[in-house]
Amino acid sequence: MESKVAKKEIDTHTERLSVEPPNIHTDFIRQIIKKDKETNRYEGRVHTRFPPEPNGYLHIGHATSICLNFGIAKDFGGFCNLRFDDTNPIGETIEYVESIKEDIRWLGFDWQNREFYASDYFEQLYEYATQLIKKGVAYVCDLSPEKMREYRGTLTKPGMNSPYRGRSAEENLDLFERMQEGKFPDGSRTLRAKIDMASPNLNMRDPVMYRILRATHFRQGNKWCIYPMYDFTHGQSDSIEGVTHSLCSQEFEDHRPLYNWYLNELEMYHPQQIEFARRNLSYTIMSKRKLIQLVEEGHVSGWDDPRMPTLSGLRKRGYTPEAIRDFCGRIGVAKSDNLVDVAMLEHCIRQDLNKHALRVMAVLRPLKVVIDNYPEEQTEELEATNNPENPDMGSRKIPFSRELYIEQEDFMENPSKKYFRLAPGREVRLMHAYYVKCERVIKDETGEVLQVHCTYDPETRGGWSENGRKVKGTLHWVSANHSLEAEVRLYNHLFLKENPDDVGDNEDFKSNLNPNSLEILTKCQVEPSLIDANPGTRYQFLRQGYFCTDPDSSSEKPVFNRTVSLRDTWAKIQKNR
RNA sequence: UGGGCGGUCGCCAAGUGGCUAAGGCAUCGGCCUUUGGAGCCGACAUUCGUAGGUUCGAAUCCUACCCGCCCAGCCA
Repeated sequence: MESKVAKKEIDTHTERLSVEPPNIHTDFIRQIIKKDKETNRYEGRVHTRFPPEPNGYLHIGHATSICLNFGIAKDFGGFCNLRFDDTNPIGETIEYVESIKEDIRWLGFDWQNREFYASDYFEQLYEYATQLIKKGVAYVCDLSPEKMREYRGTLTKPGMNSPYRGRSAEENLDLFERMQEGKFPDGSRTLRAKIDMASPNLNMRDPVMYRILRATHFRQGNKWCIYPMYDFTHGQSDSIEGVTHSLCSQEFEDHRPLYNWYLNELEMYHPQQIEFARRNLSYTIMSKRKLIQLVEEGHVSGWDDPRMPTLSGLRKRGYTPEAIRDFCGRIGVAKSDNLVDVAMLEHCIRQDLNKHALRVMAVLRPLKVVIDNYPEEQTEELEATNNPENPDMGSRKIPFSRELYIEQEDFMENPSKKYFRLAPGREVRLMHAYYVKCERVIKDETGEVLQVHCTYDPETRGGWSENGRKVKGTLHWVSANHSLEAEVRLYNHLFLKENPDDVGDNEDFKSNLNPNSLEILTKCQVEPSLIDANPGTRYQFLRQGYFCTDPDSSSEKPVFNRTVSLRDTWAKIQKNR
């Protein structure tokens, strides 16, 4: 009896486990946080933050961090702040702030009222700096940038103490105040932490806390002419906001001792910094510096060019937030160097769109087909399912008539046996319509096929044959007199190499740009239902791929972006031959 | 040559001394199909950077070595 009850519990437990999403595996950060929560560290609170610098657009790499930080907050019943790390006014703008907010919201995350700016803490940070001066662990240094570099030493040689290291607290306080008042020229002095010029960690060799910089800050205007450095800002900002786990990328691992040092010297509440590896995606770049270069030099149309790995680019390309979140979950979080195959991302969007995208017919490279035995003036309306994966999406009517367009590559004059499409004497199905058989071909003097003549079998209306006769191929098509001319933009990888930074001497990543990353087709013929396509609407063009309406689209001239092609085993067979 | 971090299948990635080293992507077969799509089924690491050692037992512990990434901004 007892065992029966026990067994039931076990079964229930197993069942519950089995329905958990497969891709919610526990990464090392969640493991740490789980433990912290169990041991009641930080009173069991979990509080993260996403801290972008508003000097560029968010990209797919940032998405990992966003999903991690907001995802952890959600998983552990905590909070995630949005904090702009705006300590360097050069290059930071309100436009970037707006784009970042839009992208995070689009990705599906909400920071509620917790929108913060490091610059809001400038006053407080200044106060912290004076505390450290009074404590004798910070000093004003008059070394020029060049001299400071010399004094810093090298990777293998320790640095030397600055000659200004021994100034009294009073003198430092006075100097720092005058720095703040604008009494000294840009770059003439810095405030430095007095730590250890012989430290093997270069970040600890008396790092700069404040620099003199006369630049207009997008939120503070000209209020300040000194700005705090990242290291002197980030930890304290985390501390002020009550962040528990400060997650950042691995290049900050060397900065952690400094993060800890400031918090300890200031005797402040102390969050924990944890580092993880950035994500690299094949055939693209993530470096903000390089992305901005592509934009400024006109290699792409802007930050939101559909070839860019930016969230705005992916959005314009037709990617869904769901697919991107799925992708971030699948690639996980770890610490090893990586180059994630872009096929993984493409898989995610195909999977999402397969379930949700409307199927429509569009002929990208039209070839005229005339059905000789179909009445000249006749048009009929045929029923087409909107998504066979999802019958709830219903169906629509599509016009059929004597003259049609099919895809050029769906006809071949001398095909191999493996070719299932139209060829002289062969019968195929026109999707949702009829079986048609190719009777003859009209060519121009160069031998190029201009038109194909077929006969149809009236008994196969809808695409079924009464006698159970099978056809190998099913083609998409549009009615020539009803279709709309459209522009379709086909996108390919922006770079030719998996790792665009793999270059020879005297070359940079731009020498790996793919000259064929964008192909524009202007003479496409799409079914009439697409006349009202709103920008951003996603479709599956049957047998071709997933497409979405571009903002440039109008009912005069519909424009579609290819998000990703369908998997194409036929192309693969041909390639392998 | 200093410090930090990493190395598990082509790519990501579980694994935290004990059943046959998860899973996903990719790839390759087969089935099915009104999308050569989707779906379904199957194959895919005798071995965890290398070499030693500890142990009844090692991807997991120890030692040495090799390889990769990051750090010498008054960037973040």
